[in-house]
Amino acid sequence: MSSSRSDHTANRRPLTRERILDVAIALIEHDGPEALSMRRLGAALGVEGMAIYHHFAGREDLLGAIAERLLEPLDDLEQRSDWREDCHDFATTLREVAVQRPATFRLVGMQPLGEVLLLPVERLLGTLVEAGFEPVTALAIYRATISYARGYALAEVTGFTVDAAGGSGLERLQALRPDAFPVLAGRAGELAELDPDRAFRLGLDALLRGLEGPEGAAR
Amino acid sequence: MSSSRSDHTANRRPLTRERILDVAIALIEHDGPEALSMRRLGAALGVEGMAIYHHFAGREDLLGAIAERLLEPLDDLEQRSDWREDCHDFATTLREVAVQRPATFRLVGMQPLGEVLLLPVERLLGTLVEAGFEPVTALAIYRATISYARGYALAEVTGFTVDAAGGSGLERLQALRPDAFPVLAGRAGELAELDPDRAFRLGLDALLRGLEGPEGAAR
DNA sequence: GTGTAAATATTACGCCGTAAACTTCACGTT
DNA sequence: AACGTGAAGTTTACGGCGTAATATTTACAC
Repeated sequence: MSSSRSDHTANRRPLTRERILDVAIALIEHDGPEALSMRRLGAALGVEGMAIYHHFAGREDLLGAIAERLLEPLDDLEQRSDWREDCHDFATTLREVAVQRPATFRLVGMQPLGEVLLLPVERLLGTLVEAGFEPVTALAIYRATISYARGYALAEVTGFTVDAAGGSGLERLQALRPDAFPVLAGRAGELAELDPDRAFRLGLDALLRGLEGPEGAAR
Repeated sequence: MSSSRSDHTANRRPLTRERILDVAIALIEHDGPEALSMRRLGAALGVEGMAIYHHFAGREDLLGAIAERLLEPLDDLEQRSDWREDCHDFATTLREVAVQRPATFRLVGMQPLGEVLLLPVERLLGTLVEAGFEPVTALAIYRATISYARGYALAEVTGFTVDAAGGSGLERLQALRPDAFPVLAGRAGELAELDPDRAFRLGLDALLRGLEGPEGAAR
């Protein structure tokens, strides 16, 4: 009897916030964002769903922690010499995170960044203020940068209107009446060749180029 | 007896896709995005939840139709003389829709635009191609515009890290250790004065200014 | 060993989306 | 006027959800 009992006790690594988060992210990426339920996550951990509540206050708390974990790379950004480069790195890293874990980003990508990772925000604002921007202007630039990056990443992980991956999306467009949709339907093939990396950089570069520098040009 | 029976039959306006959508949006704005369930929507319509299935195939279909309804103003955009102005109008209208119905936008704002409103997309692409852009470049410019606008709008309706509305958000920031967060905590008061309208325009103008025009400058 | 606190399991409740079967009603045909 | 028909709404039912409350097990200090 002792051998059968050990099934759900011994030889089972104990639950940890970290392990829960890793398994949760793996589960989401494997089965989709809607597959994350307390019970199914518990099952993936070899445990009953309620056991998770000893490590997280509830589903909301769990989602917040998942977001935190996912966005950790933003904590490791190094300061560069130019504020535009810092904005560029911030935006690019945010999108990379999304592309690497698209299902997870779909699930948690709308949470306010400030409730999840305040430090990277503070650092970027600090860079901008040091570069000579008024704090209020620095905040506006930060918002513009993160809005573009997150908006692009969300669109990418939920599926572009015209998806470079082609597949059913392209066929759906080509099935439209070409007289009503001369570009979307008539040029669908060309459109599908747009590289998502290139498009992201094009918009980001335009945004940063278009932003005016601080008034007192020197430090 | 005929009088009591009439309660759930006569004198009750019949269900319509249109009426369901209007009541759904009102319900969402009044009670929050998580309040939209088939049963509660039915109750708000004076009907059992299952009745809705005679007008929509299911929850997904309903959400799609809500998005369509919400984004209808994008259909009414007039063509302007300059492609930058068209992009500007598109982005601004998208954000206005979000600001006017923030809870609804939170619920449906991540759906791919092309599955909901293809016409405005086609028109904007058409404008850009007419202005001399290659279709592929037109698509990149469209993506950049909508990514920024939607990303900004989503951030706005889910709550900025630093919220101009002040309230608990500002207090939360001021409670941070000012040595660790010199800008976010130390300048929280100044930051809270950033007008969301102004910040949106600042980023949008920068983005459009930074985009290069079509190679052959003339038509 | 035994007591104690933490981790996990069990049970239960109300809400969710929706499939299926049933009832009611409006209306065109005869 | 009677009736068939199809659409609209209701009722019932099922499995899954988040989580509160309670019970059980485990690991460890003494």
